[in-house]
Amino acid sequence: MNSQSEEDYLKALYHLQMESNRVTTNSIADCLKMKPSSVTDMLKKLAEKNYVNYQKYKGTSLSKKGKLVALQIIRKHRLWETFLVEKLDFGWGQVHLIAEQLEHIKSEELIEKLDAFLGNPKYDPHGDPIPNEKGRIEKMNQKLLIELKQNQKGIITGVKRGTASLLSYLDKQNIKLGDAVKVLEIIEFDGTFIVEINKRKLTFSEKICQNLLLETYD
Amino acid sequence: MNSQSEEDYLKALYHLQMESNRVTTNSIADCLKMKPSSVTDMLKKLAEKNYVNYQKYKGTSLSKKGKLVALQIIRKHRLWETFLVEKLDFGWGQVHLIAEQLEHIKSEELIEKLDAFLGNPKYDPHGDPIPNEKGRIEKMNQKLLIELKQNQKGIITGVKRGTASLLSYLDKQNIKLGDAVKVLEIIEFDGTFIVEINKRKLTFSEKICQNLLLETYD
DNA sequence: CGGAATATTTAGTTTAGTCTAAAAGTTTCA
DNA sequence: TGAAACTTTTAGACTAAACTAAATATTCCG
Repeated sequence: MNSQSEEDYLKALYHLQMESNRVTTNSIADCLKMKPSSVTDMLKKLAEKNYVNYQKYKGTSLSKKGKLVALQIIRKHRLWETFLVEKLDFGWGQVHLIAEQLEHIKSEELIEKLDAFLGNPKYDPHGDPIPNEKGRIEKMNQKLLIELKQNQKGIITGVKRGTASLLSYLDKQNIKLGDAVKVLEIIEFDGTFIVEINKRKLTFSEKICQNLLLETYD
Repeated sequence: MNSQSEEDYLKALYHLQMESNRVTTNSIADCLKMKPSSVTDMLKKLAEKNYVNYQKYKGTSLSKKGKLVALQIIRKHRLWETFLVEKLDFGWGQVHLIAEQLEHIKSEELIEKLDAFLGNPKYDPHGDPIPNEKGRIEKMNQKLLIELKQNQKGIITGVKRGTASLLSYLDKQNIKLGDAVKVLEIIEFDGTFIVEINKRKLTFSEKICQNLLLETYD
């Protein structure tokens, strides 16, 4: 069993690895708001446990084992965020700190049941994909609504970062993640989209279309 | 903000105080599976923070402040247990360890939203009352079904400790906590009860009646 | 190239929460 | 009442995970 602190390091490593190919001690320290010397200590410990490949002064990368643990934490984080937004009616911006706590709860069964309760969502409310139990992230085919053409279809998966208010707007319109969307018509003059969702005809401004994420299958 | 460990001590203190009027260092150590010397250390710290009244060799009691914190932990514990059983379909026996982790999550808003999501339950699945935000426990009028007379009514609040299988039986019958029960008839010969729940007529054996908890208002 | 700036590690300290062993206090009962 | 048994506290040690300050490696650039 890993400590909360170890889990935080592995998760940070995963995210940093996505962004740049060399992950430095300093970048980890920044990300976790710790001093580089503390990071060095922990990296040695994680290397000892075979979670990371660590070479003095050269940088660090996750081992296969470490990556799997990181993805499982991320899975938990994103499922809990989905729960908070979808079921408890939290706003997009409020859930991160709470999910950072919930992601460390230890129980395989809990997370599988939560997943089922939420209907096995593939994306969290920010549109980030939710890894499966084995750490696999389904390759996503995610687009902004504005990229779709007339008659194309998609499933709402989230909104772009920083657009919390769009989520609450959708909520007010009774539109949820997972709802199917079909583009009926695009008004050339102002870029307005006329779409069908749940058999209802709705009008979305260009700005909305620039921020609404869909999964498409073409 | 209190540490997880402090919260565990306060909660243990509360439960022990319910059972006997002098709470000793050893009883706390037993309850938390720690050594008495560790308990002494923590009691000094909690006394320093005015959570407990501690007198060397004489025993310990919760202060008003400490009791409030303890009740808030218990509130969280019981709400999470209710969530796990009612929404995630866990069995009665599986939820305690998970709730012990969840009870330490820090967020007032989370717990208020969870409470609302669960429909502001008054009792957890074991029939234990759930304190409100201010730590008040509503005085309960709880009885076993077998204690009721013909035509009396009650609301299902839980089952007696150690009868996990009854909960799953109820579940299979589509009977939930909060459902209203009316005693239609009691068969003298074998103690069977005929009751009405959700407009359905059902037959409960004597054994079921001995283990089913109801809130009554008479 | 070589020194300055930057990055990283080492060494030693701190804190919270546990432990063991020993000392001190309290209770019991012959 | 007083010695044995039990309870509780004290004293000192340990661990995980942080820190600071100093030492060492690496990188950058004139």
